[in-house]
Amino acid sequence: MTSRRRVVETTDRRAWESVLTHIEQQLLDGLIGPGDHLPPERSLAAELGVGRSSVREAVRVLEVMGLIRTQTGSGPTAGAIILARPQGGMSALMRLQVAAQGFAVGDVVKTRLLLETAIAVELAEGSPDFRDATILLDAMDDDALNAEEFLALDAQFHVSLAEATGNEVVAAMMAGLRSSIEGYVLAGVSGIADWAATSARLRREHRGIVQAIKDGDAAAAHVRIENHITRYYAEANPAEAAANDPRST
Amino acid sequence: MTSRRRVVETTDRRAWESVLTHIEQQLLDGLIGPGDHLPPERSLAAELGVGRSSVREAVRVLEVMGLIRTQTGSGPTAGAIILARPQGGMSALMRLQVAAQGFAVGDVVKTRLLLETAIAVELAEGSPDFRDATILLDAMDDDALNAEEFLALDAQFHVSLAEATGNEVVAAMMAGLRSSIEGYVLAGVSGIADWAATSARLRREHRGIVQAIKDGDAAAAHVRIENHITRYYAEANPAEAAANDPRST
DNA sequence: CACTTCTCTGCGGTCAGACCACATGATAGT
DNA sequence: ACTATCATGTGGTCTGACCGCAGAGAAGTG
Repeated sequence: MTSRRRVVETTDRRAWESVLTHIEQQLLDGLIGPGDHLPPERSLAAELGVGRSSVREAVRVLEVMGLIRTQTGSGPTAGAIILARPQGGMSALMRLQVAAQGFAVGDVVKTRLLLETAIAVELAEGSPDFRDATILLDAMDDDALNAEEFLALDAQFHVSLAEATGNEVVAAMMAGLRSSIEGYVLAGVSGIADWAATSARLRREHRGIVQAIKDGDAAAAHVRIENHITRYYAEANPAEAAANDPRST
Repeated sequence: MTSRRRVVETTDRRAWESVLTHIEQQLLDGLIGPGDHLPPERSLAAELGVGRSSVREAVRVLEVMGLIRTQTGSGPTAGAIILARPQGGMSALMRLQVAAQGFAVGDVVKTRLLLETAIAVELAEGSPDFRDATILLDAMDDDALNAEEFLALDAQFHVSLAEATGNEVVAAMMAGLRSSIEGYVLAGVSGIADWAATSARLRREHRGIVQAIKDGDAAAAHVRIENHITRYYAEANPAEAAANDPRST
């Protein structure tokens, strides 16, 4: 019986890889796309001549990568559906990489700085849509917010800047970078002596950044972003900021 | 009941999620780290009270994310080992996102441009190590190379620039961005009339970029990177370059 | 006829058990 | 002492089974 032969040597030594490759190819060929359902796991297994468990491993990868959403039950919303917008994949990847010490927190912060200043410069050269950012800035003016809530809005603000570029890749990266150091940011708050003063300063700086971009002053936007971020991290974590790169490379 | 409650709401509704969370927590707690082995799947399953298949789904995710390497057999090199350096995760993520049309190719190219110019500027402000880049540039001077080989070296060159920053996150992102559009780049070559002339120009531009960085001329480096990339994409894919942003947003 | 309730069915989620292939290390044979 | 063989542990995979869920359709009810 065992007709377990790979007719095509696609380097897919493992069954789940062939499933992943197959789905990727179907996507590239346009046979399936955002909004479509993946075939049921049992069908896919039968079709590809692999076990259902192998199919599940591939599906699981796609889910964590943020490509699909799975749901139990029946009906049009059930099953594995290809998502139209990326979500979570980058965050999950970066969070795990940071956890496994593959990415140093310092490098993540530096990358964020690099990306965000570039974003600010690009925005300053256009006429971006700041509606979301403005809403977030107004929300951050609420004095009833605690540090955690404030920082959540803060994170959204910075991501909204990335989104204002209209570039989903940049937005996803910013979201991923931010979420991967979320724990460190929150932990750093407790080390800040005068949170009220700090948050007030952050609010001012946010407005300043937006203003510089609106004015089309790329240089000012760049500098303000840089100061905004480096200043905060220095304040929230003086030790690491001084030690520069504490990686064990 | 050895459930680790973290500040984050874990909500692990599914078994494989709890496995992933458990491993992530062990990493964060420093109980395991780069170079260490994950427990055997069977042990992990027993320890966490889940089926081996659920453990495998989590392990598979970690593998595709580039956190671990698995190997069959026995001995010290067998099993699942936590990798010291990130590899592949970002590439896999971006390649799949592009395939699923979550990321538009145009956005990827723009992001690459954004990142790489920022990298060039940062490099120009320091005294980076260009040994790898130089080796690659010399290798590209070989006239016996075909387009595919040349572009492979080209890709490595650009990634080596990112690596020269000493920032692994940036390097991983560049590698991911690059690999996600690899297919498009290769496909574009066939549309280039005079490849010899184009490759000669690319070589010149590469040298020019490195020179600008060595001279500490950030502005020139920025401009040269921008021209280098936009010019090539315009040449390799006139249609899409003209259509600007073909996203389905 | 309109409405409610129940059952059927398909699908993801999970588990248990069984093999296979493989690489190592111990063991037996020369 | 050297070599061939086997035992062991590990990932990789398949099969078959069962659960819970949610929609769809049938059955019952007013």
